[in-house]
Amino acid sequence: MEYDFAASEKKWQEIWDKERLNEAVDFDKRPKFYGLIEFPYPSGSGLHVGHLRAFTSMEIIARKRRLEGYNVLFPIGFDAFGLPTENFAMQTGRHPRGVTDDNIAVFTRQLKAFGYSFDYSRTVDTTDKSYYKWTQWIFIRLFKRGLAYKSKAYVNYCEKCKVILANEESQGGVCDRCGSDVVQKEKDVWFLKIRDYAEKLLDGLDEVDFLPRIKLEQRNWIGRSEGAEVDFAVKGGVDPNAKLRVFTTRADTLYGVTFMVIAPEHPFIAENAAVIKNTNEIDVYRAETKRKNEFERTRVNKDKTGVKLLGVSAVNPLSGAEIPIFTADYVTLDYGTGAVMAVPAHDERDYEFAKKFGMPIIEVISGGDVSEAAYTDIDGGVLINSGILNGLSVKDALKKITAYLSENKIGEKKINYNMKDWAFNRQRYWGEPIPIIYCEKCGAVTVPEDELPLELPPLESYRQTENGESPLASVAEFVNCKCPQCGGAARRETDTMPQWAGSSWYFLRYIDPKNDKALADKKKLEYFGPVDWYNGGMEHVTRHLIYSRFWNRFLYDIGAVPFAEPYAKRTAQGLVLGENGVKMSKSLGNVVNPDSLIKEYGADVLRLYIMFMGDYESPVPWSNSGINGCKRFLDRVYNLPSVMTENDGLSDKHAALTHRLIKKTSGDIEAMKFNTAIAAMMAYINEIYYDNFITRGELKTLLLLLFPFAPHIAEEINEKIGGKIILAKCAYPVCDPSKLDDDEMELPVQINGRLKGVVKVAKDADINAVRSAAMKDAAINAALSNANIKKEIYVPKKIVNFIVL
RNA sequence: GCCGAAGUGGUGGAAUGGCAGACGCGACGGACUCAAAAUCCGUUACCCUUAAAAGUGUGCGGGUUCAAGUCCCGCCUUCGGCACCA
Repeated sequence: MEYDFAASEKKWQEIWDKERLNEAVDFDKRPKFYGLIEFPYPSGSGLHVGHLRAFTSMEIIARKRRLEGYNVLFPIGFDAFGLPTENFAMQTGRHPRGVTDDNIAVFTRQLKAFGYSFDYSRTVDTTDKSYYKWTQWIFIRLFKRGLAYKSKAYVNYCEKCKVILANEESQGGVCDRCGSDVVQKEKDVWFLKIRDYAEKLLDGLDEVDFLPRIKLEQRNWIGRSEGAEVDFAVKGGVDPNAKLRVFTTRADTLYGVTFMVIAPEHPFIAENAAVIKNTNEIDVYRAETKRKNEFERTRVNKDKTGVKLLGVSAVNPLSGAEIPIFTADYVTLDYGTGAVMAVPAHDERDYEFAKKFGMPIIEVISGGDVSEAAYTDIDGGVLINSGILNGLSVKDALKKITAYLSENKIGEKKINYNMKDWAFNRQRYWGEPIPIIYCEKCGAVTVPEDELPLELPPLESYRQTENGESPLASVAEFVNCKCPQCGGAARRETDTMPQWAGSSWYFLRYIDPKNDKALADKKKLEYFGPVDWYNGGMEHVTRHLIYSRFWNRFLYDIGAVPFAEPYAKRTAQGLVLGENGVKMSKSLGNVVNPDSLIKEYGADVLRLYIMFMGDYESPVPWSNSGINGCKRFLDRVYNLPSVMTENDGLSDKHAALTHRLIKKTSGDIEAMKFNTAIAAMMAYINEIYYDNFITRGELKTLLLLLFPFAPHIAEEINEKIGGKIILAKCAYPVCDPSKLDDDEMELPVQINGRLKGVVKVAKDADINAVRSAAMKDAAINAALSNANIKKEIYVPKKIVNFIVL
């Protein structure tokens, strides 16, 4: 009989739902397991097959954990603030609230159709005021701790989206959202001091089980470098005691400094305008720099440009040599001190600059040929021309000079990070209002916590104002308010938070989604937290994943959360590409629609196929024809009852086969090798079909192994064979290691390392038994009988190799 | 430029140093059918062959080992991340 997947899937979804099997229980005695997937942005186009790949993996793990006896928290929610919804609202004249609700409804319907075992009773929506109340609360706490500050700054700006972008949102110099070039614009910017957490974010990586490439990417992004700051006295400056401070990782090369370079924005230039003789020339250069965006400016291999400051110079604190000061755009104000000591002999950039501007090159480390290129190897040479450092290795010189600098108060040890503070405000409507009030007298004051949430007011237009302010700026009732401190007239901040705010703590809210006294109850956080296993995309490693670790560590520091690291384990899936092997996108017309696929094949086939397509962590092209293989497999499983025998245990013939299958499937799921787990089940039923029988016990075991992947059909077959308990309430099969091997096995036989045949021997046969078995094989006998066996290499259960002359 | 991952049949991909190509797709042959679809059975790396038996094969060149897709050295290519970070 044909399997009616549509009816069956609906039926079982209703049964699981009614029995509330997917809901996590607070403070339950079973061990807890918190499995998390990245909650989706509910876009108008519905689920993408990329979502399916990301969700199905954790779905399989969550279902397996329930069978294993865990109290599983596997929640779902929606990260719903953001530009696409706002743009859609603008185009259609609808309110983003309604658009968001519609999209969430579509997503929910699709997710349920796939039979995902999410705990829908804990669904969160970042745009719900009962949720963003706490997002605002966290901002206020950050502000009160001095971790949120406002300043004028040059920031990444997308002219198309008309919005500030964080560094994490403008990687490669293009806008994350629309792909257009990012420009530098001076704006009022709210920053979160994520840089203050750089060290904690690095240290935390040692405690967690993240994929190595994830840790590596985060470490690179944070970009820690150890070095020293060194003061250079200034000659001819306005202030005779003024010093220019540089950051360097190579203080050992101090004697090789032949000039200094400061960033074009460095305040030193303005402070000394009165004594610098070529201010005009410098102003022109600075104006040019400003026009360039960050990407152009910092592009490697770009020709070095710069201008020498006439009338001032610096003094090498060690050698006393007087050296010129340049300004050049290869030095930026936002890293280190915005000033660099140039050592052309041992730094490629300085070398290039020195060559172009005819500056002297002093070799201070032997081992290279500085007439040809900068010598930058730190393991090679020995210090020369370096006064007190002569004769030392680079490492020893670094140690000695660092100590010397602090003893003589001309410098100190210093650690720098590439990671910039997080630009946190957006001139947009559809985001959390920043709960800050500006008072003439009191300055920036936070909205009182008992007035939260600070709600988004209804709006007639979602367009920004003429001068690029947030749409909220045009709502007088919202803007004008009283200062909570002095009661005087004041105005509200009109910018909203970035898309990443709500997602930075949502995993905490799932634990206690309806709490109106706290972001989540401490006892519940202790019970369920931290997340045991978090799966998501590599694209979030230097965005969401670092932001949320930062917020969690902050909340830990203020005592709101009882664990420092939010995620014990993090894995990542590969992209799903279009059939043509390139990224799926609407414009390329290679997007796969889950709705039509589920109608044609049903949820189980799709769930299975999406996991079978290829290695989970690698990108894989979609293929419609490949789906049939999974459909055939499930059809074959569905027909197994026709060859079932009434034996509740395992047959002698299939015992080892079945235990091997349990081990393989279970282990592969834990290692996220879903493709081989499925392949093993396919191979198993191929054997079963060959033997043309399966016992009830064997079939039941197979169904339980299949259940996390294809739960509906597994339940249906279990019912068909008279299973009295639904699979969702059964226990996961356990492998008995003593039953993994058959008594006899096929042993490959090599002669001189070449395969000559396969012989059947007892699994614990000794070499004599193996040799005599091998001699019975005609081909092997022919090769061995007249030869002189020099050596026998026998690895039991693996291989035997006869070395002959 | 630096860091990381990966290169295996027509194709997606399997292989704790131990039978390379599991499992699937596709293709080919057969059964069933008036026919087709579906299903079932078989074949399917290359080369030489009627066949058997050899031989060659995991990006390229070396090496270690009884045995290398896997380990080591040197290259090439692709993908991902970072990038004038001082």
